[in-house]
Amino acid sequence: MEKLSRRFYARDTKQVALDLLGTYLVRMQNGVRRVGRIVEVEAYLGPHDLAAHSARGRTARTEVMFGQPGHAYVYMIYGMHCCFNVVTERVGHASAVLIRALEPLENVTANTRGPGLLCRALDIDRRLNGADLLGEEISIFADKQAARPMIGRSARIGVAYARHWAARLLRFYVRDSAYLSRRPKDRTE
DNA sequence: TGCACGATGAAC
DNA sequence: TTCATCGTGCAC
Repeated sequence: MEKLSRRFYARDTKQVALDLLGTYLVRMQNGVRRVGRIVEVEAYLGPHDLAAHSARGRTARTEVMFGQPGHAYVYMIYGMHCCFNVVTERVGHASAVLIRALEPLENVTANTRGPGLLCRALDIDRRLNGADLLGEEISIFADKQAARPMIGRSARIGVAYARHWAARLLRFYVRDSAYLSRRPKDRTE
């Protein structure tokens, strides 16, 4: 197991999203380690992507998206749930990958099928906004020996307002996982 | 300062 | 299908 490097995150967002499938999200808190395998993600490509928060420009909320890759972008949605993203590409590019579902592996008992639920299960909230994923509190590890998962793709969830960007197949998931946050009719190509 | 609206989840 | 519930961004 190897912690993902800055270089891993500083690449094409779609590629980072695909490569994150099957990796391990590790949350350290009070000496307790919680681990989940990432099985579902969405790519948000930058300010030109009308579904991305950065499409509204640089604001207090999206500041982290415009910063260095390999950092956590955590925001609150619908006034009650947090969503966890990893910042990708170069500084100023403002792209990120939303982590949508995990397979619970270690010290995780709550439901992790959905972006809000996985944050609750791993106690991820806005205190972690801006946290460095190369640090201790929250990080992601890859097992280089592991087989590449079979990947499915679909349109992203809840972005109908984003005009032609809503149809882009930028949601990726491990096809045979039992821990996906269902919803749209999945296409597999 | 006010207001419309979500990268959701759970209940009905 | 509906609703709970509030931070954000933008209009005024």
